[in-house]
Amino acid sequence: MSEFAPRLLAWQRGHGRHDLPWQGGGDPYRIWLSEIMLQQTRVDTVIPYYQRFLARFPDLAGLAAAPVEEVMALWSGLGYYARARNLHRAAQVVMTEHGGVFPHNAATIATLPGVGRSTAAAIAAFAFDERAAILDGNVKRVLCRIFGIEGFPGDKAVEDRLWALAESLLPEHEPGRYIQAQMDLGAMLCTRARPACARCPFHGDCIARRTGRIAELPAARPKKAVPRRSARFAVLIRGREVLLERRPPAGIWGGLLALPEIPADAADPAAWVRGRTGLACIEGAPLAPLTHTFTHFTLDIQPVLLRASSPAAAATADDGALHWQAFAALQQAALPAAVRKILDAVAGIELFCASGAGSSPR
DNA sequence: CAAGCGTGGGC
DNA sequence: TGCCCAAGCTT
Repeated sequence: MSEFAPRLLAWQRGHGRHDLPWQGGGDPYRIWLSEIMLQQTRVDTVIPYYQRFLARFPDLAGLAAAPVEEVMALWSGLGYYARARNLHRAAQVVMTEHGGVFPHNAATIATLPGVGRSTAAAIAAFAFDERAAILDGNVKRVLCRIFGIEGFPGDKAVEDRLWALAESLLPEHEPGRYIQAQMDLGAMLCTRARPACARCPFHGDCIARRTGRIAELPAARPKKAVPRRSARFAVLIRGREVLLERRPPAGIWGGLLALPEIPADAADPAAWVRGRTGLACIEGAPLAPLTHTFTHFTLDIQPVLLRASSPAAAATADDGALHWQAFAALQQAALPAAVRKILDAVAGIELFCASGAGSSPR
């Protein structure tokens, strides 16, 4: 392959993306934020989250000073919540260990929590014109096809080879526009399914296309059985509030506010809630079950509606993790998507009842 | 170093 | 529908 970078750069000038919200500013904070949000996440999904986050935290100092709870709330629904906690921690590291100045080279940037080799390279290239290679899903797919790289790109040996190839292809100039070009090609033309080979600048050279193996490269991830689990979530309502529980920092939905999980061996949800919170309640009408799919398991959820029988009674938390959340403030709460979905449905029912259509509101 | 970590879109 | 995986990192 001759002149890989120049050809890619020429294509990018006329056909690449030039107006994404994080492009053109040169502010390392904004570029960093975008790169973290874009990890394992599509551009279209990120854009509204990015705009909202930036409106609330226009600079790194403000982010570092904010309560982590507010950061988590802005991340609610975006997934991979360790990214939000790491982002917040990294902002504090920049303030305390780098004098509030975002580090200027990829090696130092990569020491920040949540920033690995590829993300650090992207930030350094975009913000500081550092000549550093990236290796994200787009680049892996593009390189595997054009250069006919065999094997699953997640395997260490294959990934090492791809890193070496990515480094060798780096141009001397315009590293930022070059890595943008790689991602644009992967996202716009060299897509996973039905790539637009006819418009690709490497149409004539691409080994996958020349050998009719577009669908076979890159090699698919080895299949693994996805376990199925089930859980009951308590939807305990007291007046216009619902009881939520802060998840532990590690594990699924770490650090988020979720519905308390009723242990599988608890025969009577109301009795279990009373034991857990000291609050008397009665079980309400059945709620619709739902299935939530994670990357590594499938969860069958049965929400259980419970109503506090004495509105004035206070719930006592044995570990400080319990939290009464007003329905009116759910929008600003750090909820995982599945919990938001359940509560949106319940809030709809509550509103319907309170409007006078149902039994007497209180 | 393989497993854990979310969610939604495309087909 | 079920399956794959996306601007990956951490442990």
